Amino acid sequence: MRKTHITIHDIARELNVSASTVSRALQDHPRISEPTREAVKRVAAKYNYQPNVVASSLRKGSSKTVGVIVPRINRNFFSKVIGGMEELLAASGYHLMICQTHEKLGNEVSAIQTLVNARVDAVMLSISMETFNYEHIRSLPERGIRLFFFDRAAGDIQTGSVVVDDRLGAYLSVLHLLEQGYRKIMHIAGADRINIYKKRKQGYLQAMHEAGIEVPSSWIMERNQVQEGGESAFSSSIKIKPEAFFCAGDFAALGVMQAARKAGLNVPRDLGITGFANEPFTAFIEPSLTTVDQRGAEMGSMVAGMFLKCEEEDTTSDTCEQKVLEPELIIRDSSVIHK
Amino acid sequence: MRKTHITIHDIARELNVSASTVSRALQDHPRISEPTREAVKRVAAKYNYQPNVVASSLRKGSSKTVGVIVPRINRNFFSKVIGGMEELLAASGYHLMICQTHEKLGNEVSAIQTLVNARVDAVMLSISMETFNYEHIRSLPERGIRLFFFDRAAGDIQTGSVVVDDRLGAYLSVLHLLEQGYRKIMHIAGADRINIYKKRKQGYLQAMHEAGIEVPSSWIMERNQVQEGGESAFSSSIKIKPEAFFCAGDFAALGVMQAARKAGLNVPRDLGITGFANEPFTAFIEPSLTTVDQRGAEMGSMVAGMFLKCEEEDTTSDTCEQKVLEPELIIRDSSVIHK
DNA sequence: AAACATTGTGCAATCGATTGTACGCTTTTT
DNA sequence: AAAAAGCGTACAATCGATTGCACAATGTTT
Repeated sequence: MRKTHITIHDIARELNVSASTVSRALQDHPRISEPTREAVKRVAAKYNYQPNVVASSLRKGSSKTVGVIVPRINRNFFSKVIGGMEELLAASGYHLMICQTHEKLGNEVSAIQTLVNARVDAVMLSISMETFNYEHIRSLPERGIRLFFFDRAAGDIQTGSVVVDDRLGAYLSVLHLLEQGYRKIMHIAGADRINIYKKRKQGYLQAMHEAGIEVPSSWIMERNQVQEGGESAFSSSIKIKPEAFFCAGDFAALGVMQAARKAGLNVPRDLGITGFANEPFTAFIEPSLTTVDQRGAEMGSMVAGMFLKCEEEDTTSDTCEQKVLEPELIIRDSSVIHK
Repeated sequence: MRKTHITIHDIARELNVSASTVSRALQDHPRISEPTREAVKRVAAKYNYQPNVVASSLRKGSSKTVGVIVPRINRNFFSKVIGGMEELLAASGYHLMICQTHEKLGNEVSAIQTLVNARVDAVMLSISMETFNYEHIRSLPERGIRLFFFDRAAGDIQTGSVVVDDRLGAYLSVLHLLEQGYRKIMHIAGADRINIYKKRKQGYLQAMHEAGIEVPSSWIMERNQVQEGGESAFSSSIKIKPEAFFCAGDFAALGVMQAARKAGLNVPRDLGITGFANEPFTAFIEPSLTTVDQRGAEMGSMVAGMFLKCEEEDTTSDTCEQKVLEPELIIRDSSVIHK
């Protein structure tokens, strides 16, 4: 195994110059003469020379790599965010190293370790649902690695972040249901200790409150945001006879929809449903699902932009802003009563 | 910026030993005495020492990193493959560097360059649809970087690969339609120059042929495998009055389904439909879509396993097998006529 | 014509971890 | 008691690119 890569020394030998001259020539250093520069570039091209970034990272202390940690890459939202980051960063010569936590704290800790070991220039992090201790995260800025949060931030760490206004998204969604004439609107919430779900619940409560509707605690059902969660919530709600459901996630909304149809209800006539996240399937199901888009691609490019600005101005990430994006309500058939 | 990471030299200084002793102690080298080893580990833990893999990669010529190049990570299939790879590789201490081509040859070339620069130990590649020249790919084994294909292989490059038997998947799917009593089965094909689509068409033709059905060329319509492709194919097929569609992709199948329902047809009674890829939405739509699962997670772990075996036995990737996985037909409502 | 500035290149140290070799000390062997 | 073997550690080179500094050769200024 192990055939050899060609190095600046190989080029230097062929041209009878020193390796430093080759290095400078390739960087268009002004003190290298035109003929030398050209000769070096010609030989480099001839052998298809590729600089060893491992070596240059070591020397320069910067790896031109950014680590990204997400719960899972196959969530539409996260892959959109990654796409948005990649677009900007690749254009500036950075690579992405992507790690998944699968919502496990242990994986998050080891992902951070991996990225520290790789001496990434920054870490973009969306914390796992299990993360309530932030020591491993704090170690990043302490080691001079810039840290940015996206979508899910650790509240008490001061650093650049871009999140979506979950409360507003929920508020808009419930407002829309109210405008459609639904009154008895129930909420399938996520775990309350998770910030995003807490915010969505707040938005729901605010909208209901402003509409002058009293929300008994039985209208709020905490469930895993998966299909089964929605189904179970629907069946335990039957005696209350809800008019609509605002679900904290699209999969739970899907579960409600399927259970409701099985129970012979017509969506949206008998039951309005809205979800959250704008998963692709929401556009395809029948009826299509009203949901909230979290603008993943923009989020990704904003975070990337923050990092690039830091890099340019040589500032740390704790001086960066904490941006809040406005989510977009996508109104589809599951919540609109046609006359 | 740039606070300093702690190094083996820092540990060495604190203990008045040499850096080499620290390095060996951390690796449990047998020639280091028990007390020294313990002292070193204690100090390393005290400062939460993290080895600089950049430095050790440079020295060892191996970066413990594997590059993965996929068309796009947000395709369910590819994220499953990546998940499967990650599981095995992470357990053996490897990291993934993920690049997307968005089906563009130019992106593929630069992704390979990036990974070469990063001196990854291997590249796992699923070639883009634009890739018909393989020079950039050949450069990998030439530089001593192991190369593996998954799902989409460049036929004339001899190296380890795992692909799914597309012909068989198509064959099974069409066989199923035939068993359900559909006879006039049309095929919405992908671009013929793409191997996977060609294979799917072959499987279709084989099944039809074996059933003794003559397939006029008008029954095969080449379309982009997106929703609009399916819609357009459906509308241009109306005069032929097809009984079923075997689509080379799930999105095209979705398009057919929506167009058919708009035209007042009942799926599956008036029109049977099957897709390919087992995208998640296929389970949720109404009626649920019969499709072919490509066993992404297994594919990922098989490729990863091949690499790990090479690494262990210190062999090159061109000695590895070319494995073919059997796809699984997932029968759902869109193709089953209930009596 | 002497002093000075400019240009083009090479030398050597550096980044941090790894590893072959050497060396001093202790223990065992003959 | 001398020689051999074993143990524990240090030294120094190495991986490949980068960069401050030195220095020779040439050009410019007074």
